Amino acid sequence: MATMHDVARLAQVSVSTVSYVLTGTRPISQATRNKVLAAMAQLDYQPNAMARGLASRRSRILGLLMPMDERGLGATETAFVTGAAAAASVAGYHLVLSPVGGGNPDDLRRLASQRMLDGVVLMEVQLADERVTVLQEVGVPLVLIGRTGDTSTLSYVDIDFDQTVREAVAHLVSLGHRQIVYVNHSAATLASGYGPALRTRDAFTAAMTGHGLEPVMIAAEDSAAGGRAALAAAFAQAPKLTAVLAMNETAIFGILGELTGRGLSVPDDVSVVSMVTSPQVAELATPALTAMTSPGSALGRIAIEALTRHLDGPADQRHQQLLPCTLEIRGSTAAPRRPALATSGPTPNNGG
Amino acid sequence: MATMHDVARLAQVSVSTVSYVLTGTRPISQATRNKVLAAMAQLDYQPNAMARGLASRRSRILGLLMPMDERGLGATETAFVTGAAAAASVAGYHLVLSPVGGGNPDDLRRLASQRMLDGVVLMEVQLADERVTVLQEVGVPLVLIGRTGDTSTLSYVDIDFDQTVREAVAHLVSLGHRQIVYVNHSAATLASGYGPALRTRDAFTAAMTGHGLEPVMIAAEDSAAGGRAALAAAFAQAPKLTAVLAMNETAIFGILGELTGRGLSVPDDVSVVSMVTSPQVAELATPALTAMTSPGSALGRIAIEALTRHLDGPADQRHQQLLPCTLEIRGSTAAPRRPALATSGPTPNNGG
DNA sequence: CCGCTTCGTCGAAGCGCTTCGACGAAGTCT
DNA sequence: AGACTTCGTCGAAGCGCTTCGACGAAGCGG
Repeated sequence: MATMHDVARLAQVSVSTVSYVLTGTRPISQATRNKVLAAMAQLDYQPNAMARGLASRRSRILGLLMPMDERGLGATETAFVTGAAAAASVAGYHLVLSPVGGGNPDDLRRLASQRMLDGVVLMEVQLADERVTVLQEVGVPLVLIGRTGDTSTLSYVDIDFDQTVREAVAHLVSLGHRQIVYVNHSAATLASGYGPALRTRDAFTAAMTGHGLEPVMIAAEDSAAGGRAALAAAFAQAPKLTAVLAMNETAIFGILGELTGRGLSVPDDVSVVSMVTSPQVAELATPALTAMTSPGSALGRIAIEALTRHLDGPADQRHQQLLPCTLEIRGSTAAPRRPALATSGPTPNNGG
Repeated sequence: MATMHDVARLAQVSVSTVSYVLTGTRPISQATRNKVLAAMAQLDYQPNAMARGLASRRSRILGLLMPMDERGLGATETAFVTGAAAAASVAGYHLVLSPVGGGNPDDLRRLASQRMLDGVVLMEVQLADERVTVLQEVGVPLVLIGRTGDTSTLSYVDIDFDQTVREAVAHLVSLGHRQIVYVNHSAATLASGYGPALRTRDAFTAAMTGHGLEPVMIAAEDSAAGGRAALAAAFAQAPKLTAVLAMNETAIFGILGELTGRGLSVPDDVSVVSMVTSPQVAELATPALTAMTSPGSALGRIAIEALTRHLDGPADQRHQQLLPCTLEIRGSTAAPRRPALATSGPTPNNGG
């Protein structure tokens, strides 16, 4: 392993000159620069990351803290990660993912106070999130994906659930649906303060009320069985429902299964829209699901950009931004068989 | 941020003594140790990871290099990651995931030569994998998940595809199936030298031949449409097939959809077994899929243990180990409607 | 042509830690 | 009892880099 010293000797300059060539923090003549670069190439020199980090007090490593549970990561999350990694690379940082279990905030505190990470992006933030507190105490620059309850002081990037739900509902209403049921995450998830579940619940109520319709929400366990149960509950509460809106990638397969089991066809008898869903998952179902696709890659990019701007720039302003999901019409939505008393809306169509 | 110096001064000992308390590399009297520990607690001292790393020339960070593509990570992969992270933590290491795109081996070389990672676990290894070469050149201790073509010199942990396929085939044969089709990954994947696809192909041929049956394999694109096409191809090649074995978590949903589309019921008309599949995905389908569940968490743990043993122990022996998937019978397998001429086998049953 | 800034380079002082050699005190053989 | 180890501690020398202050050499306005 060649060191900077070796490069300096070979190029017949001082170590500091080599350092300036590497970092560009002071002007270096073109001739000297070339000599140094040649020496580096000849020795196959790679700077030692830890020495740089120690001396400069910045590791140029960003951490992405993601809870890894048994559910796996959807395409949305991986798009997020790749978007973030690409943005970090552009800004001259490395991105590493740390699979912190939700379990142990002490682990997190230790990791963060060891000064190995210049900044942190926190995924799957709860409305009241202990991890946020820990990280703030330690003083690590922080960007959240999702929001805590009190959004005032922190930087975050999140999905615009309000607009996403509004758009999904508008799509169904414009097709002629009037009895729309929203299948949310489980009651336990809601109770634990999971922001997306809470915010979509409120947005759904608002959107339906805005159309003069009655909002019906069902909480479903995150499993196929949960989806089946939820559909049964939905029919119990709204026997004449013609459309299901769901934000539960797992339960939705149970919903589809149960629909088929009841002899109902999608989309002719019941339309289905899946929210915050990746195209890959949407294509898994037959028919492919009309879905609100999450802006995964953009979320990741923007989060990292906000973080690096904070780290490199002098002003430590915060960045708060919402991005809506986009409607992608596939085969699971159509006009209801017997359109309810049409109040408004364009011609129903078969959404290709 | 308190430093070791501060701790030493407060405890009225030398810095080296504090270091020995921290690392346990030399004996320290109980009295001194207590003084030091008290000082650390009082100052809320956390050692600086980069200083330790620079001085000791070991970062105590292990990298898990995982390709992140648009397909997302299944529960198998996340189980792998959590198993690995837990094992690393036990051994006193941090595990970070690096989302290296398959794209750029130079990025990888840079990352690895910066001495930030004490060792590396490489996922999704190809039979001829450029990344392996790069990492070996750089001299980073390495454990593979999967195997290269030449398995002689490297440490690896992999699924025992041979036994897994044998067991899956045995299950179907014992139910009375004789016409079994194997749906593999795509032809392109096979051509690219993806080990699991190649090995299961050979294992399937061997297993079927061993039972005196004819092996039929179909390559399917990793998509629902690919699955549908594969099923059509399967029926073209083996019109009387009664069972499908698949190793393609995405295509399998297309297979199921197409089966339903043809008016065939699972498991009464056709049995389906999904290989290297997590319980979560298996439960998504209706009926839930009989599957060969991959030993994700154990794979991760064993890989990390092999790596840390190599790093901490003196002998640098290599570790090569295969783990089979375990059969979990759910609702997608049963005796065929008209069992073929029974050659052997226990009583067909309905697999709970 | 003198004082002044800017350019390009050097040497040295750390960054916060580990680790080596040394050394007095104590224990252990024989 | 003398010769060795072992124990418990210290001081100092780095690990490989960044960064600060310094300084000769140009460039330049007056």
